[in-house]
Amino acid sequence: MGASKTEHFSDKQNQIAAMAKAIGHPARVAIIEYLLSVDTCICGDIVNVLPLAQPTVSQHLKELKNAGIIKGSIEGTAICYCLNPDAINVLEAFFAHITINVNNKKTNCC
Amino acid sequence: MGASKTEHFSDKQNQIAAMAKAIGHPARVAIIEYLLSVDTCICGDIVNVLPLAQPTVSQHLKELKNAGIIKGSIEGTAICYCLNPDAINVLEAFFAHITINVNNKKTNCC
DNA sequence: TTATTATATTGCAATATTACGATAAATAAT
DNA sequence: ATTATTTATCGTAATATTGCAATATAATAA
Repeated sequence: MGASKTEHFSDKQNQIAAMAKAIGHPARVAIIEYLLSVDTCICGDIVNVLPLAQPTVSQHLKELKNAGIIKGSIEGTAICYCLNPDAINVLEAFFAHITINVNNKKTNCC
Repeated sequence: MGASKTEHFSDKQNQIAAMAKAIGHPARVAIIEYLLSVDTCICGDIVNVLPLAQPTVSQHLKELKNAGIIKGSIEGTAICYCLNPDAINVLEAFFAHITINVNNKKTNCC
């Protein structure tokens, strides 16, 4: 097979999974951290920051964009990428919810 | 190529990426939600809950375990899986940190 | 128009993931 | 010891991901 059986799962589960998957690569974690560190969103130099070739970086950016983690707007010749607060908030809420429930559990068998 | 260049990134970035990647599949999100929903950690029936064959579920559990998201302990014939609060807390802290910084940003270009 | 700059796309090779049938391993019950 | 029960592993096919060189596209500058 090889393809995920996404149709058997809820939209919410697929959304969380898609966003988590997008973050599931160290280069993309590094991109997120870089976007967070620069106050302004000049993003052409992401390529210079990462140890990867330009097409590879472009592809990683595309995946983050497809998952909704980042947004991009054309700024002349350059493209300005930045984090999408909505997506981050969804993930933050997901993990906050789990954290609360896990820490409240009395019966922890493991 | 095909293999991630993990050696070029920090341990922290690789750790976050590995955990996010483990959650980056709807079946594994469903497993996490199921583990959260049952008060006791009887886990043999995860197979019955998911629309996947037993070997596939076993493989998904293995990936969650390798990433540190869940823990498992042998309980007679069955194996008791449960969420690992430590891993969840790391992810929660990561996204909380991003959330705070993103929401504080005044210059949002996109 | 002709560069120059910035980013995206294409094509391809190497590798990883997903899924499952068949089978193994390990414990419990008879 | 034999049989069920539960989970893991092996083998394999289909598909996805990663990475980059080469090239294309699009906007600005000269």
